[in-house]
Amino acid sequence: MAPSVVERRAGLLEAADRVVQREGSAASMNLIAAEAGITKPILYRHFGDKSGLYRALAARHTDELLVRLRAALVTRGGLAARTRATVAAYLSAIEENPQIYRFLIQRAAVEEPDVRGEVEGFVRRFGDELAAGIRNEPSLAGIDELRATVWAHAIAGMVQAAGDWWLDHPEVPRATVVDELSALLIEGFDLG
Amino acid sequence: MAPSVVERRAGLLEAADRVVQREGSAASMNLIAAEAGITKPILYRHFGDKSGLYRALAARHTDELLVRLRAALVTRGGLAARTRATVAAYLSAIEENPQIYRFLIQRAAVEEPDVRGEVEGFVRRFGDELAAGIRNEPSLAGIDELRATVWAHAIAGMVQAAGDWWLDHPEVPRATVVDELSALLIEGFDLG
DNA sequence: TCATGGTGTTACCGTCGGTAACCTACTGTC
DNA sequence: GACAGTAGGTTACCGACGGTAACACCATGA
Repeated sequence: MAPSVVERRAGLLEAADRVVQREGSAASMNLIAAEAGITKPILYRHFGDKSGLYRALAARHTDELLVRLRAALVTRGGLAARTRATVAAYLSAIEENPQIYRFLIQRAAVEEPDVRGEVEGFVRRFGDELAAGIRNEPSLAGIDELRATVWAHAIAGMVQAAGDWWLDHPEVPRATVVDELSALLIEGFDLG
Repeated sequence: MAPSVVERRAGLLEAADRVVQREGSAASMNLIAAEAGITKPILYRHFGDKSGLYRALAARHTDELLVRLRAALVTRGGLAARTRATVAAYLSAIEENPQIYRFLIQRAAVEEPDVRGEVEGFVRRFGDELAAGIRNEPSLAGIDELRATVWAHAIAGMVQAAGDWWLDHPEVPRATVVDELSALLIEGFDLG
């Protein structure tokens, strides 16, 4: 039986995924088409242009990561537990698949200026999600709206950068990074 | 009198700078060469390849920014004052020239995998500088080495991401962002 | 006068993203 | 059963890119 258009699309995205993981930023439309066993124009019929394909690919992984982060954000056990769980969820995700993670970061940065704003980058969406989490945080009830927003994007960038550094220092245990980041977030650095 | 090779190089970099500021990521070798009043092969003789030119260009601005950050890191008046000064220095720099700042971020992300490690990205260098600042911080004397490193890269990413968000929300005063980031860094978010 | 070396150019290569034109089946209809 | 229409596919091309080889100019110094 012939696959539906949505199944087809999913298959193409999986092929693109394999190429991105294998080739990194050298993943070209030709390579992806070959991996899927077809030729270029079909890709363009499905995704419009390269940016469209990359967006669809990024949305997949971003959505999946956001699901995990949302779950961590409502962990029981108080603010400290939720903080640790969220940081740990992020680090686990990038540890499982660094290549995809690098792809997401790169896509966010390389997007054309005129598309900026329409399509939100990866870290920005992470920040939005955190902002919602902070506003819903019981122990932070009544927090200033702007403060929550700035903090959220700050924390998103902080976890991302620390995670990026950590990927290049695998000798450091994940738990240590989680500990240090959580401590900084919760207590600040004025206490040592 | 004929310009020396280093003067020549500087002139080429200035031309490249203008093109990057004007064209953003569409700055091609042909455009840059035209802006400098010469043709492509000369650029290649001076910088090897496009990545080399971009690296030279990035190093220029990164170095300049690091000078300002280093100065802020030794501001008198205690830890809080130094924190505010450093954050403010970063935000001022990206506000003065968002196009160049975006170029630096993008370069860091898009660098080929096999070059990673050899050439440090922009945020990573910022993190290294912060790490040194934290280790030299009197009020944090005796801080654990690993903790200082993780915190430094975390703070670098935090300021970068918040700054990036701020560039898209110019209605928020810089002082507000500085306040919120400094508060989060110094006291953490457990106090409101 | 002639070799030499730096500075510059033109003209090309392979590859990329993207598209127009065509080709090939399968469908329903008279 | 011949035939139009259409979904799904391919080949062959376009302009632009990064990068390079080959050649031209022009000062110098023996």
